[in-house]
Amino acid sequence: MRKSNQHPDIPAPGTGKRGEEGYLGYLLRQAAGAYRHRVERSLADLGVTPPQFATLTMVAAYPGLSNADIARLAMLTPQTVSVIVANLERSGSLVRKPHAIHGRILQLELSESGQALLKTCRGRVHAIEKELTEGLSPEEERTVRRWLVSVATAGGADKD
Amino acid sequence: MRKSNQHPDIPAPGTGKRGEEGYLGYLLRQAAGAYRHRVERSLADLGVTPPQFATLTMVAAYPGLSNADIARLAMLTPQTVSVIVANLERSGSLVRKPHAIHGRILQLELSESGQALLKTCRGRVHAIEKELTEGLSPEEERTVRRWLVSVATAGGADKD
DNA sequence: AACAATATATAAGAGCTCTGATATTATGCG
DNA sequence: CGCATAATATCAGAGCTCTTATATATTGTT
Repeated sequence: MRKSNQHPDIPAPGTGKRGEEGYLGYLLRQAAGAYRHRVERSLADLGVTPPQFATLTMVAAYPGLSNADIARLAMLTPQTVSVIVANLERSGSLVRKPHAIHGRILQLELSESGQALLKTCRGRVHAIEKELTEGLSPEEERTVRRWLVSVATAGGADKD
Repeated sequence: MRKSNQHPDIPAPGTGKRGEEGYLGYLLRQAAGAYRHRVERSLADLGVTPPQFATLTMVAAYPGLSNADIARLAMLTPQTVSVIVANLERSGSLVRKPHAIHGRILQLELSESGQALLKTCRGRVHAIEKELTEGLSPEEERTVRRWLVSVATAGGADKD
């Protein structure tokens, strides 16, 4: 079977409703999915997922964060963060220590291996990040950044 | 506990690394997540998820699509689509019929209830879609659309 | 006709994300 | 002090998405 038994009339990616004429929400979902795919593959051999990378980055920037802190930062639910952190703790990249004052809070820190791992991940992700700005003028990049932030913070931005 | 036991120094959303100065990839992930949240909540009482809405929309546009067709359209794996379609079939919104010629292919169609459901979903999602363009000039919207498409189609765009 | 290659569908296992519910701890107020 | 409120953490269940693997069907080549 040389060719796929593809339905007639379906548009190629980047054309019609799949292109610049489509719904912005659809295009946003498509772009985010494609970007996630690329980061996923670039980190796959390290056993690190994009959410794990984001979590490692946050803990590195603010050591002592709690699960709840990360949930607020990442705009995720505490339950979701709990899963990610549990996997990172199991793999030995994160350590959890009880808070000195508040008995219930568990503070996060990167282990040594976690720090080394994050460093490796960073190099790869930064390379992909660069590609995102290719073909954009500084003026256009400002427009895109402003739009992304406005979408992220619209509608009350959940909590915080 | 009036206030959260929040870590000191964490930036507010929309500021610092969480704002226009942050990584584009981070901003993209944040924006897509926020948009998904809004659509999710707006469709929650109908028992429809964003991927289900996207699938219903595609089948409505091109009746007779197969699972594999949808996977190509949505840039997802056939396994992923299989889950979504199975849930839509179980809820009675989609019907699968064997292909007239190719015995293995199952073609999809919307049921009557599926058509009615899609109509309801559309109204709600279109309202959210409108908010996405607020504050954007036509020129800026063109820039954003072009960028989203370029991100979605970069790097070989998986297959197709 | 037989075989190889491709396409479709599906199952199993993992991670991410949500909602809902529960337990524990800390804070604020009467 | 004691109780209501709120914050943190966690469990259970659902859906989405991936990778890997398997079974079936179609097509092209020998």
